Amino acid sequence: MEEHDFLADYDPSQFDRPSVTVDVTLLAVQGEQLVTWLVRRKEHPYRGRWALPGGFVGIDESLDDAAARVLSAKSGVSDVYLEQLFTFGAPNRDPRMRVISVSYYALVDLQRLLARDHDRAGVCVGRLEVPWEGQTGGAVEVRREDSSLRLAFDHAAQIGMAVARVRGHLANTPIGFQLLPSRFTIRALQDVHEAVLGHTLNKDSFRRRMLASGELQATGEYQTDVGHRPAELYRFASRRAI
Amino acid sequence: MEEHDFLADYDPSQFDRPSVTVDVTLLAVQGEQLVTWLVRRKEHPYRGRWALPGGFVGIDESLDDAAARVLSAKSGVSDVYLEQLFTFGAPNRDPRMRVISVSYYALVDLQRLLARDHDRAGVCVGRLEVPWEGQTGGAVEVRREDSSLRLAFDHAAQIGMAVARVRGHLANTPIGFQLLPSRFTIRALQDVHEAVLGHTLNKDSFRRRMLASGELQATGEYQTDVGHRPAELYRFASRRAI
DNA sequence: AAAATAGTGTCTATGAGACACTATAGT
DNA sequence: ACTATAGTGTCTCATAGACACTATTTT
Repeated sequence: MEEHDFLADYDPSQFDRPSVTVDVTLLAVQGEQLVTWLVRRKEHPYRGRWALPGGFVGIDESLDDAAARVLSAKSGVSDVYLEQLFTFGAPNRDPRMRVISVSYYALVDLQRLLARDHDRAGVCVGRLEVPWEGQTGGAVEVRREDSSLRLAFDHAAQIGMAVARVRGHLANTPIGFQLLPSRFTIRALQDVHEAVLGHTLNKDSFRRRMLASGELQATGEYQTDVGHRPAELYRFASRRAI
Repeated sequence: MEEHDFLADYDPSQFDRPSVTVDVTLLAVQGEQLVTWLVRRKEHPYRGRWALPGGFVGIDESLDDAAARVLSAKSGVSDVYLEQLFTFGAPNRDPRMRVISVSYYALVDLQRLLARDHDRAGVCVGRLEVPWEGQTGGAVEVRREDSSLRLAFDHAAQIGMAVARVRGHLANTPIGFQLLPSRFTIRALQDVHEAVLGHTLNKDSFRRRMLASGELQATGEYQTDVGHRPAELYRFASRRAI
């Protein structure tokens, strides 16, 4: 135990230090599908492949600040739900050098994301294909039109972990509204839940459960221009104004 | 966006790099209480205060390997349930320099831990007082006998997050047996659940739920030397031999 | 026999799914 | 009038809690 203790407590300035980055999985819902925001890598390694928005953590910058900065810089959105996910630190995950990546995920209403101007060639919205159920976890496939995108680093695993985490949160806490505009119908909320969970839900009990949760606040307003009875619009009771 | 992009992608070798450590919250159950393993700091900062076992991550070492090494060095136990929890990276969490700590938690049968020889003055088993319910989260208080222990760094918050995580896992997956010897009674398992969750459980439905889960395997053996009808001993169906 | 806990059977309350029915928009 | 979806009321089924009862050990 002596030697172990010695190594564990050794003066760190004598050790090589790893680089530390943040990567952000920005999730949104498009129709019935979960999508994520990807940027094309311009440099080696993995040049030309698709990657999560990411960047190095400043020496005096908190991890949360770094994630928000990187996300804003590479997607244009800020003031979104952002939560730390997991830290990926396999010694060879970056072939250049030791890089430890603190992975975050963010949720946004797709319309807020698409409202920004973007360099169309350098970014894309990829459709997630999740080959497992529940919170099993594992890598996901990302598709655009009919082709499967080749992702850089361990980003397919990071996105998979983000999906598993959001699925877990959805059962316990109301975060579905982070993927919707401020006013939405209960049906739209159900679509979001179904897209995230990857399976359909019972309409009646979903409605009852949401109304019973106390998180929804009726606005008295209704949909317009729909070819059927218009649904009432709700907002989240504890939602912050945007 | 140009300048942001530039900064985000800048060559990291030009930046100062943070040090990266792992800290491990080793949890066990003693009677009806959750306890954790602490070591006394011999050096500044926080000299003399109690701290989680921790140490620097080697430049070619995975995070999981570092956590297992540090835990083994400072507590003597290995082959325990060990899972990454959260990464703490506030810029001033260590007054010496920027240190980012990847926090882990581990679960162990207290008897396995106490079976080792330890430097009695430098380590202790602290009783956790959790001032919140459910998975709310937040810092915890750690007590020994009647005094509250002063913890180093953000370790009270790390332990709190470990408790919240274990509570969450307990609802979904059978990890309670990680805190028990290989053969145990259903009542002992319930005691573990109650210690972790911080509230009592219904005896009948706990029994039914555990038996229905399919995770328990009856051994046909029974307790001996108890002053009442002896309970049957079970083992976990998917438990690995230790 | 008394004390203490293990273990079983059954009733009840709660919440989800299923389904039938009414309501209200556009076409 | 027809179609599509919103929204309500009620029945059923599964699961947790409550409680009564029996079983088996030590003292």
